[in-house]
Amino acid sequence: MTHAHEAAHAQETTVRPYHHGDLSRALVQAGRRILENEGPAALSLRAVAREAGVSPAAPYHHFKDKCDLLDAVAKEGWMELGAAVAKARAQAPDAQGAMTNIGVAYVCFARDNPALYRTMYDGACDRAAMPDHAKEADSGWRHVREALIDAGADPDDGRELELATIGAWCAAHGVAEMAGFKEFDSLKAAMGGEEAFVRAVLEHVGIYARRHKVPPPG
Amino acid sequence: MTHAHEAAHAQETTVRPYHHGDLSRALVQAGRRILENEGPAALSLRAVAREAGVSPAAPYHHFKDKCDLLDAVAKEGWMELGAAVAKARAQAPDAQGAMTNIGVAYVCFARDNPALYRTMYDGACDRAAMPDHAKEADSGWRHVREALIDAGADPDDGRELELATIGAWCAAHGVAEMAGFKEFDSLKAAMGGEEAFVRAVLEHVGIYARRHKVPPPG
DNA sequence: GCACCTATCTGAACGATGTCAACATAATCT
DNA sequence: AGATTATGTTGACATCGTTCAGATAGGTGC
Repeated sequence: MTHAHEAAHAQETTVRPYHHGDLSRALVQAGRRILENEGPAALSLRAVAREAGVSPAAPYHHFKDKCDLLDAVAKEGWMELGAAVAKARAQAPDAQGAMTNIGVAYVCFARDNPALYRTMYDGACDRAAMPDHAKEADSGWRHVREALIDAGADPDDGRELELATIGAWCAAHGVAEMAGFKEFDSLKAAMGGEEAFVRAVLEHVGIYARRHKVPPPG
Repeated sequence: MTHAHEAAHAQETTVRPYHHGDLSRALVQAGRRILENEGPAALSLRAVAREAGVSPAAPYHHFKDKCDLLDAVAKEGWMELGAAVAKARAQAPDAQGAMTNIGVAYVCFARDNPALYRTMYDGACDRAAMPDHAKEADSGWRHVREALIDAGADPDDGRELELATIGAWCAAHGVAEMAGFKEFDSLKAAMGGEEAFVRAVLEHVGIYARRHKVPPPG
């Protein structure tokens, strides 16, 4: 019989033939849609396949595991995070402001893509390692390191630089995961919005805005 | 002989009576065992019931959900975290050292109970709120706030104090989740152990150890 | 045109899971 | 004692991740 498929979930343009054409991509996109619309708990392999209009076994020709699919989704997230950080750094007026700008951009990315962000870190925590692309050329990590140098860190003291980078990254990650907590709602409102709140918290972390002001005399 | 009160905790030799005696507690303990021994992925309600020696449906008389059980497990974790923080603060030689001590204790707790710690935060993130007991009298949160005051923070500036507390907590959380990454192994080794590494990272976060040292003259 | 190969997709299955309803047993209260 | 409540068990259902045998297409060489 000819393929009388009705393509109930046709997502863009074409009626899908027996062979999808670009299933890997479609699966990753479906994964992201489910992640953001229904949360991480709803992200099953079968649901992704359903959303892509394909049988439950089809994904296994493109991903080894559910975990493998999740990794692909997470990779997209890391890429976009890196881009957001790069943009924030580029737009900073001066070297000092770059660090805070980066931190705010980082947290905003996490707040805008909460489920994606959690997936990104779940994968990292599971294998107790940063994703490979986190250390690549245009990664957020690199930008933080370079921004620290721009802000006056000694580029020759490798250990010091790495410790500072780790500290900044950890602080941003912590803020990213906690900034959404209800307990801070009133404080956020009192400060005129979430971004102001995030900026203030980050500025309390020395790495982001060194407060070198001399203690009040007396 | 129908009564076996003192045999309530025996679980291998004697045949367990029809009624367990203290199933809620046993289930939570079983959950923690599985969590630490086999990781979060292995923590199913059925596995917990199996470990406690009861049928898969028994837990539902004590917990509404799987989530509800997880919450009980997490609560134990938050209690112990609070105790660890309190102890670290009490043992600090001075007010300045207390903050770093607290941070190190926090991270060490997370490193010693990784699966438990993740469960604790998963629950918090899912409901976008800190656990109720995090704000109670002897909680870690309170201790951080008070340690900040001891270290010189203005106790009358509520907003400033809260921002600083949040910053410190976020940084500790970030370090707690990232300190185990393989990428830092060589650095940890070069610094003489994980605790030294953690201490150094935290000290790069200004809140923990204000580096008020005057910039080198010249 | 052909046969063949490989990649891709389907269908049906298996074991495991969260959860529920119906029933069994024990502890407790009158 | 009997009734009630608390706590177990059994059995079922839908869903999940995963595998495997077979169907279907796109591409080769002839």
